[in-house]
Amino acid sequence: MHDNLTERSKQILEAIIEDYIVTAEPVGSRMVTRRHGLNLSPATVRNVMSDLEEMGFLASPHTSAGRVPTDKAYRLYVDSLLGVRRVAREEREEIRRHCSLTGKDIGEVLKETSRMLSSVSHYMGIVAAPRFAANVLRHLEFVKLGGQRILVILVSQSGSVQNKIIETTDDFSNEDLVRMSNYLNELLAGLTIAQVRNRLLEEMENAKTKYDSLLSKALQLSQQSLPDKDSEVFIEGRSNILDLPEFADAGRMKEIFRAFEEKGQLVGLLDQCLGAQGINIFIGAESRLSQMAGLSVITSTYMTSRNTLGVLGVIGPTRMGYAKVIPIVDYTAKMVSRLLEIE
Amino acid sequence: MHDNLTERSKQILEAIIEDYIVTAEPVGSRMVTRRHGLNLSPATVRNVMSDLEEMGFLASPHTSAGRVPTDKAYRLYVDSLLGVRRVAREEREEIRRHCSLTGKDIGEVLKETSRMLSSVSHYMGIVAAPRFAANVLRHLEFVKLGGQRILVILVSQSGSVQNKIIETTDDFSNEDLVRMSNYLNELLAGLTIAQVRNRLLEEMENAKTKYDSLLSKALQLSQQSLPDKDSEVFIEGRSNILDLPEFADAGRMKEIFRAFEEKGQLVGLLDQCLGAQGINIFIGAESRLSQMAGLSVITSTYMTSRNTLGVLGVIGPTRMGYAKVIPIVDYTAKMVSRLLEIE
DNA sequence: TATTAGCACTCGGAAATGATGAGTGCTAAT
DNA sequence: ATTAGCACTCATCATTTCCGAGTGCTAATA
Repeated sequence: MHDNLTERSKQILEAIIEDYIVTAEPVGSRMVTRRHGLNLSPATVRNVMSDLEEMGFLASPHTSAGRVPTDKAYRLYVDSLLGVRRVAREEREEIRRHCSLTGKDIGEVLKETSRMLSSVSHYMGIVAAPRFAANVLRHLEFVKLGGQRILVILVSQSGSVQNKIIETTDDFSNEDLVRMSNYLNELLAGLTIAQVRNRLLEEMENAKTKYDSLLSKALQLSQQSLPDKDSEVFIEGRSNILDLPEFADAGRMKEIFRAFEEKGQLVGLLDQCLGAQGINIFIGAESRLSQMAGLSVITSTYMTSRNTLGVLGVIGPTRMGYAKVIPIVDYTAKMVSRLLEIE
Repeated sequence: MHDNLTERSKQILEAIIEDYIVTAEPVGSRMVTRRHGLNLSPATVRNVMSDLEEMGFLASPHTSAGRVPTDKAYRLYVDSLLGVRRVAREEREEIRRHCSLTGKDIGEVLKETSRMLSSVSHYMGIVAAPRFAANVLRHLEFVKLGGQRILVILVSQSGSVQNKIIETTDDFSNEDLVRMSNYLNELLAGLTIAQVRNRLLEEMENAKTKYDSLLSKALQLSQQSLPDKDSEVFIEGRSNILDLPEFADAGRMKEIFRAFEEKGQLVGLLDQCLGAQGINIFIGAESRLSQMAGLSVITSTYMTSRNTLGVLGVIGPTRMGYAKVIPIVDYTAKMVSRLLEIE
């Protein structure tokens, strides 16, 4: 099907897409001939456009407006029409500038990254924190809060931290807690959180037979402490999309905001991206989420040499500046990876 | 000035305000007579309304629309017209239902509370986390991350946790770190973070003379670890205000969202509320923030017996259902206080 | 055969027009 | 002090008109 496209029709399609990306208005045959150096008359272009519509690359909002690229057209555009471009110097600098760890916890770094993505792309930045369960446990700590409440602190290899308050029936002394955490740190060293889960179950079997009550309690405690929610998503720069003409009307705006209020929906989408390493692009309806109509997502995974960690990217309208944004996302993912690598 | 208000004009003003709160439309003399059991003709009401406008309680959007309450009117309304009402049973239950600590860290509890506030009030919920600096330090811990990076974990009395990654030039062993944190926990026990700051400076003087290099380094390290950003604000339920007719037009909507994207602005406002314990109400322009035009904030402080901790509340349009929301905020603050008290 | 010029037609959007009705202020009567 | 009556104002909505950008088709052209 694609093969049917002559060189000329590709050029025209590309011109239309790029025009539409900047104007957000349906583009007519006239504009195509004028703004791009094609030596063709509007009439010819019209014929070609008519063919392109037939093939499903263009759509007309109504009889006498220009034409608008479909999702299929954008797909073709990013897949084959779009040349690889480098990140502009200034953008590269802005990205670099935002990449510094010191004095912030991981959460802040990621949020900051999300904000940075939104500011250089002018769309929304999105960063999904490392999946905690897939991470290697580095450290575990109990802090007595008073009453029967204990604060558990879990630190993963990558430096992210999860806290959890658990209530116990027993009254542990500070020394008990230190001994317990020492024991557990020993026991669980080097395992991923997921593995920890299994290991604990095994050990609880053993402990039962050994009648060592403190240890057995320690095991129970730590079992409770395993985090259940383990994905955190930072979406920043929502207000950027408020300026886009396609969301100018209040109704559309509401939908979008409501959609992103519940981040849960997005997590599924991002999980898919985690699987496929590297750049990943969802255009409009391609993601099965109805709320994403009219929106595209460009993501890339960030990781250490050890294992994949998380996903970051940009959400914008389908007519987003792919040529500019793709390199940005790519470069940012690399920077963040490097940032977390040094350890 | 207020004294000039006869009983009747108060009744009429109250009627207008309450009408406007539900309809969001300018209310005319006609409506006032019809919907409320006043035995007066529209003409009479018109005269009264004219007086009220003179006094600054009402404003007319244009010549022949009804009239709209001013900020001053709302102020009078909440101060003296509004009777104290209890929280409805179902609301009380909904609030209770959301109040449970187990298995969540403090941050989650507060975010959840914010969400709950938004859902029972139908406006935006806002919760400011305890000011970390004013909190008593309970526990401090260093975790070695590899390279020269160290993760510092600070736990406050109230159970909130702050993490920070710091880089050092020295290479500490795990034992070093344990010894250092033991020493510091001893030294800083029972101090507020603010006090810790001072104490550290003093000790660094002493340590210098004693030439104990490890301790001196410990002090330096912990000095770096003191959190700088220490206020976190959770705003939930943004999409609730999308339904309000006064924000129906896209322009207004943009403003609001942009305003709340940067939470920094709000922090100042909430700090003021921290000072005055108990319920606090800002109506429209009363808060000096221009972005707050058309918005009111109802807050209350939550606290333990020890000291004030934070602020929570609801942001809505100036024509918000004060009679309903004020008790909700009040009750929630009390519940959260109790929740954190048990320790 | 591929391209182009010409022309009739379509349709959204902006501006102009007019009717409707809720609301006001004023005056005179109660 | 209150009210009925009346002329007047102005936002809102529906209707109309006009304009222009754009299309599809056909016939002429290279």
